[in-house]
Amino acid sequence: MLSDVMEDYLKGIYELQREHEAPVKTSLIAESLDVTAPTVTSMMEKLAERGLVAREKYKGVELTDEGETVAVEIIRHHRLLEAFLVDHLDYEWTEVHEEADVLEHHISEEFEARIAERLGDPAVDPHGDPIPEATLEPPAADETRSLADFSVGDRVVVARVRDRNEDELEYLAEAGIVPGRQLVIEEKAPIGTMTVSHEDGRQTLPDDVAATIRAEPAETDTDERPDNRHASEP
Amino acid sequence: MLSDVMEDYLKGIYELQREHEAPVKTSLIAESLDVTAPTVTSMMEKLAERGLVAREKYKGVELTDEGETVAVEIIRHHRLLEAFLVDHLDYEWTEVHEEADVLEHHISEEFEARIAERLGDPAVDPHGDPIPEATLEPPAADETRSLADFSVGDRVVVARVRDRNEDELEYLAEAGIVPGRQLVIEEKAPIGTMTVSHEDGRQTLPDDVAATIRAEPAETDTDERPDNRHASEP
DNA sequence: GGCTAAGATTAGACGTCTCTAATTCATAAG
DNA sequence: CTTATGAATTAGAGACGTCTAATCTTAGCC
Repeated sequence: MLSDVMEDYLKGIYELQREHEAPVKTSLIAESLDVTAPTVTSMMEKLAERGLVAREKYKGVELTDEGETVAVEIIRHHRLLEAFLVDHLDYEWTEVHEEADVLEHHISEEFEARIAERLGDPAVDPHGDPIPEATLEPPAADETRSLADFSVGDRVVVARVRDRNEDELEYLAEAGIVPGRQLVIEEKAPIGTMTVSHEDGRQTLPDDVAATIRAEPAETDTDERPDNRHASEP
Repeated sequence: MLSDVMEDYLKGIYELQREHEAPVKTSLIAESLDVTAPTVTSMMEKLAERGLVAREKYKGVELTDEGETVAVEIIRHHRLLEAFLVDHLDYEWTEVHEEADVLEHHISEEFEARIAERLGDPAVDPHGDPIPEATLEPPAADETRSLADFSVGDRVVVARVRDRNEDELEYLAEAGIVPGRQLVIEEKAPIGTMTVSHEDGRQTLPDDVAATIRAEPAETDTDERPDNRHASEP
């Protein structure tokens, strides 16, 4: 049996592996889980002993297949819970992270199966993050790009809003920056902000917030706002 | 902040206080939580330090008002969860104890409030156990009596089925012994069993199982089975 | 090729919850 | 009123997850 804490480490390493290359370094894990480096080292020893991570001293760790499966399961729990809280218990999508962070470690397989069924096996959670399949196969690599990686004039569709700060999420929701929304990149300022617009207005975002928003190029001709003067595609 | 374990002790002591008189003894707690006596002693020291129990060495403990409030809150969580699992996630009433035992420690006030609202603030859970109010005032003393305390010929209505063993519960459910069911006490055998009947048949129960079933005298004239030959009341 | 700064690990400690073994206490029986 | 018995407590230990302080390794710079 794994403790909640171990599950949190595995989940954290999984997310870090998706953002950084191969061996995930101690310091990264420490920062992301808000613990000190020695704490991480000793936990990595335990996880390595259990075959959940492959570890090379002073280099970092990488999830084994088994460790990855655990991480994916926890993430499935988390995202199904978020969807359930929003769809069936009237939570706002901005306030579900905390509850899901706790419950993800404590629901049974049974509970997971029943909420998945009740939700109709959704593919994404309320933030636009993909929900792993029940088979726990690691989902395909993320095809989206951070908002910060697009250029002025690009027209994009918001895919995922990965900010985890409740106040910031509320502000973004208020400003209409939600999954599915079509945006145009209006400006990238050298003072650490960028400005985007949609049919109901424009919004200036600090770079760190913009980095949490992932989007895809808009492909449809059915523009949200056909007269948009910065459209870069037909 | 209290750990889950502490919450379990408080819940356990609360239940024991309802069944036994005043100071709850170490050995009882140890048995009910399946730990050793020294473990209980050291936990009681901690709970006493925090003002959750009043402790007299070598005598036992009693919940303080604060300790009782915590216990009642956990029990409210437990029973609301059971009701929610049955009503909204298609669980059987026989299989909800385990899931609720875990989740009761991990849901937020918010979650509690939302499932209570969704359920319409029910008064009892699927086993017939009363759900404490949101005010967390300790509920009134149990008015029901154990099935074992009735006499042959008595007609009763099942109020609560407190057995926590899933297989036994399934069997009882199968046999039609569920909250709300009207029963007649048919026989009390000296070999440790008693027999009850209802309109669909009769059932012999071992005394320990019968002791977990709590009932009230049937008061209505609208008999389930008017021709019942053992009826002791009109 | 050697030095140094950044980063990782080891050492040692603490709080939690649990155990077994040893001891102490309360009480019921004589 | 004394003692034996059963219950409770104390003593000491181990696993877990965390910390700070000290030490060691790696990698980059000159």
